[in-house]
Amino acid sequence: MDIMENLGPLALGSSLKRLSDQLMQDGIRVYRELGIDFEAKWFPVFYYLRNEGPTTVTELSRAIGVSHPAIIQIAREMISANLLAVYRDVSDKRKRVLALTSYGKSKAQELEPVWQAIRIVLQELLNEAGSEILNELSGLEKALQKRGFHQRFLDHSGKS
Amino acid sequence: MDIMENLGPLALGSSLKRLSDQLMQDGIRVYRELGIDFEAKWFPVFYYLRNEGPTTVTELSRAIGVSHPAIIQIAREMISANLLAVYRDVSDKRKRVLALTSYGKSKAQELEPVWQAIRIVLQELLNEAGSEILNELSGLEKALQKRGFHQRFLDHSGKS
DNA sequence: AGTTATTACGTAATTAGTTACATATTAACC
DNA sequence: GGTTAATATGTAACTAATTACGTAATAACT
Repeated sequence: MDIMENLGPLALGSSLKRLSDQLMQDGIRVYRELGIDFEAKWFPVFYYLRNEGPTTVTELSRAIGVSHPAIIQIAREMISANLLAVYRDVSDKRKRVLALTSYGKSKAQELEPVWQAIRIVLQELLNEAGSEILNELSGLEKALQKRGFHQRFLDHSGKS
Repeated sequence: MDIMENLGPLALGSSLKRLSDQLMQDGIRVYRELGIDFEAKWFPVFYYLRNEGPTTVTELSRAIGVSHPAIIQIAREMISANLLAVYRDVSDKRKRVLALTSYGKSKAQELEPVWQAIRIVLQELLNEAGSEILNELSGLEKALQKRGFHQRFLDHSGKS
């Protein structure tokens, strides 16, 4: 009977936000309770660098889909935690390249089994709720890319 | 080939966040371009009050799923915009009841067709991407409610 | 009725991001 | 080669939320 549960499509935004916030909290809790000195929000940067090697700020920003000041801030924290080092690109002095330190690489090994457990839990949740969710979410992103919300809105509100 | 697209289940969080941020931006843009003096983030409070009538801070917080300081802040803005009025509950002086002003109610009438257009666009997007998304997302929330992420994680990482 | 616990609200500090703007370097073009 | 445009980074101010904490009012218990 809760009115907020009967929003239909209008509930999409809230629903996405609640779930995403929830998962982030869960991530934070996992690292905290395992006593691992790692912040959930570092994950995308860390994971990308581990898999792709040294990368510039802008390239990380583009790949991960957050603003470059966000990357700078996360990088600053990870540098304090000794996970990351920075150097200037020799051939283009504008660029600052971020790379895992050797300590960062060992941290990656420590984290791998945790990620694996998280993967399994998420997969279990996805199976329980409908295993097509990932595909459908990515379909949603693609649909938005093909014709953005704004364009669709105009098409529908414009007098035919 | 983008590494961030091949995270599998680990992509769930990022994917949810990107989409939710995107939709919020789209909402903001719609109101702005239509020249309507209304903020997208007011929607849940506004919509709830319009449908359910006067409601206390805590009840709104619970219904919408956001902290009570967030409600207070949003309410403050909506009061400045003349959409909301507050009064103390007579039988329980701790409670502050929020209610739409008559201007707020007329604003609701102005907004209804906009919401209708948004509903249609979202429904179209959902159909394009897999019309079960809403059900599956709510299934995901239910699954998490039934047995939280943390409990599931322990079950999987605990030595059998 | 008096003590204790709970609930409701408010404020302050913090968090995690954003946009807007400034500067340095490089690329493009004539 | 000099001027103009574009790119990469950095900083500042802002935004929208959170958690932590404090106080007033009510409820529960004896």
